[in-house]
Amino acid sequence: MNAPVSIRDVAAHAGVSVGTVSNVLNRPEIVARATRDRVQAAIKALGFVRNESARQLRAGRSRTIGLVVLDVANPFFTDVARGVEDEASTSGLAVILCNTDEQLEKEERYLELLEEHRVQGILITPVADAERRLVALQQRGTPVILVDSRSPAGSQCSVAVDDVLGGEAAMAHLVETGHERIAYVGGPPSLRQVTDRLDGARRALQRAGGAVSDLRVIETGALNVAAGQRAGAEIAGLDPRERPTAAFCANDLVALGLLQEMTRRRIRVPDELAIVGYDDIEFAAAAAVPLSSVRQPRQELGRMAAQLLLEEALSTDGHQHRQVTFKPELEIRQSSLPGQVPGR
Amino acid sequence: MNAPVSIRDVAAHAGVSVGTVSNVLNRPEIVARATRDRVQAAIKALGFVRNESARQLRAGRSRTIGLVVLDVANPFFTDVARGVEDEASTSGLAVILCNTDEQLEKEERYLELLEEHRVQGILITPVADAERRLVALQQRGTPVILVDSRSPAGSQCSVAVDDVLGGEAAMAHLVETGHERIAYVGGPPSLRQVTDRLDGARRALQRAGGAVSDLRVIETGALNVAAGQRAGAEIAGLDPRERPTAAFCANDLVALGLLQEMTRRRIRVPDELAIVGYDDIEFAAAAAVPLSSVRQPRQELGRMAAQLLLEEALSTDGHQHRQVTFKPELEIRQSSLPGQVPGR
DNA sequence: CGCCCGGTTTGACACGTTCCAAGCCTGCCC
DNA sequence: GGGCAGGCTTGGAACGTGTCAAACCGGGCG
Repeated sequence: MNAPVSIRDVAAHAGVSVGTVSNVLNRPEIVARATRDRVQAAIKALGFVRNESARQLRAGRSRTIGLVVLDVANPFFTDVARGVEDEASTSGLAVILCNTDEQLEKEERYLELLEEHRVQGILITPVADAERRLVALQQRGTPVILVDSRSPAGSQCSVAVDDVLGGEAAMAHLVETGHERIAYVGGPPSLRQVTDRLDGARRALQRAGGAVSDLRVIETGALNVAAGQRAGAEIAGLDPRERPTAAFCANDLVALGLLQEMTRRRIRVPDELAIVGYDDIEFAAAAAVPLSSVRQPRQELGRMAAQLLLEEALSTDGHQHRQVTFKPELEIRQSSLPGQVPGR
Repeated sequence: MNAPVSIRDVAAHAGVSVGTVSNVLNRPEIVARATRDRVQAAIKALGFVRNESARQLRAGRSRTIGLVVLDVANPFFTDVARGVEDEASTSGLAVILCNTDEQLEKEERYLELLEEHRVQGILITPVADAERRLVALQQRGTPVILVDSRSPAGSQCSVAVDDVLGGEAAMAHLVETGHERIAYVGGPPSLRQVTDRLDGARRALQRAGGAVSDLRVIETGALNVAAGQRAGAEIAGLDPRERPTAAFCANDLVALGLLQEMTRRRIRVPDELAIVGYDDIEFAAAAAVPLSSVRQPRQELGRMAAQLLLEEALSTDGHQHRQVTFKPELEIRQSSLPGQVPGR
């Protein structure tokens, strides 16, 4: 609409050279007081705004980092995003948020886009094993940090919470409170989180001996509320004598969906079905029946990921990849405590 | 780490000119089959990746849009973001997500950053009245669309839901179910959403005649769960004979916090305190006591905002600003239905 | 008077792309 | 054979900034 004003216009207006204006912008201390004031006045008068693209072109890298998550609507990821954004903004970096919806295709599109943007680096929770693509990305010069995930080959930095441990704690709790028919609800199995938590659960069962006859795995297509509701319908449809008496869900959204469906069908929680979720999102404690859940330091996860990225991006010489692992914590609430009066 | 490969390298490798490579990239149909194949092979062999900054520099604008929200952790905004992102990605645009935390200072920093990035446009829910700054931004050439907000002067496009209507519906419902001492819980009053919903509530009271003696306004510092809990403590502290029997909360996070605090203090909802929230986020229905709430078409809001932005960005000649308003809908659930047995 | 010095300022180039006018072929028609 | 059209390709000029060596200037010193 309006003729864009460039550094050259400012220079003309202030009666100095282009280089001087650039200096005022980037190293104001080396330019004489009087000149500096004159240039700054010109900038204000003309409404000059730096052109970030041009800076980037010159610098070779943009002042931006990419964050690729599985589902923006999941509070787990928004909390992580919060942490990332906090950390990034202290360094003057912007965050490009990309939502893959757990679709490989969208993930690929976004990775391409971020690489073209020459972002400082990419924080990603991959949809599936992405080792090859990510390594290629790194070799071409874009640092990659895995979030809530880990590279088996150690070829990236990563920040994660020990999901096996979390799964084990959740399952051990259910076994201890006497359940024998237990279900694990989650999917798709391509997600590391889903399989790790299941592995942890299995480990708890082994450790407990043979008391639990079978762990029924109910696979969901995604980790959201709707998937939880569908799983709920499936469980409710089972013969009550064979129906699991407890369910461990791969995340809280699934657990809340499951809980909602149980409530709708008047199957009592926790008496007829105990539920344990994962993530301990803010809404878990406020659920119809306060939800037991495995808590993760979400915001911390995001901050740490951003820190690792900055560390790697700034290091000129050989950078050592670091794998940071946090410990989860089981928060027991009413949804898995039989015998308690559910009302207030 | 690795020498970046440019279009020039590709040209050399394929034995063609730079211009031809550019054509292969942008208008493949005009270059001869054989040449095209050769160039594409070179691109693959060298691992060439377009440099978006350079494209932008030439084009004058980046292929990015800015989304500035009050709180990423609020599901309302993540749903809006979802809609924006969907729409943007169909046009190959990336979304830069900025979280202001309702702080004017952060908002200013982000607006500056986005302008420097020469984004296609900015979608924003402003912290406070930002008319002046936004108009300046537009005059310098960056389109601005207000989200869940409206410009009194009509100087921007906007997408909003009629909050006065929503507030009126919620309050009318509480009055109809016989409440006489009602509280409005929300803040800060600098947020248009907060005041509009309150205005609507007041209008409902007027329309109902004088049955309701007073509307007690409990001001919160922000619209999140913690603020709701604090408000809950305040309400619980009142003499039960004077205590409101119903609360209309400015959003669901506040309502959930309030509900949580009531549960903790064994004040029964809805019998001793009926609660109505706003936004109808996914978790409202799954709350301890399913929450009555005013539903907004959140994702739709985001999509429409992005569409308006594209419309404005693409229009070369005089663009007419449009103000789109959606209608909210009251969803009545158990939290405001006295006399019903709260259990299952 | 010539020289050098430190503090400022200048000018030109590089970054990687897109765009466009101009050039080069090849084949066809008269 | 000359001319022409049409299909491809080329070369170079931008775009706005950061950087850096070189120029400038006034003053102090020998």
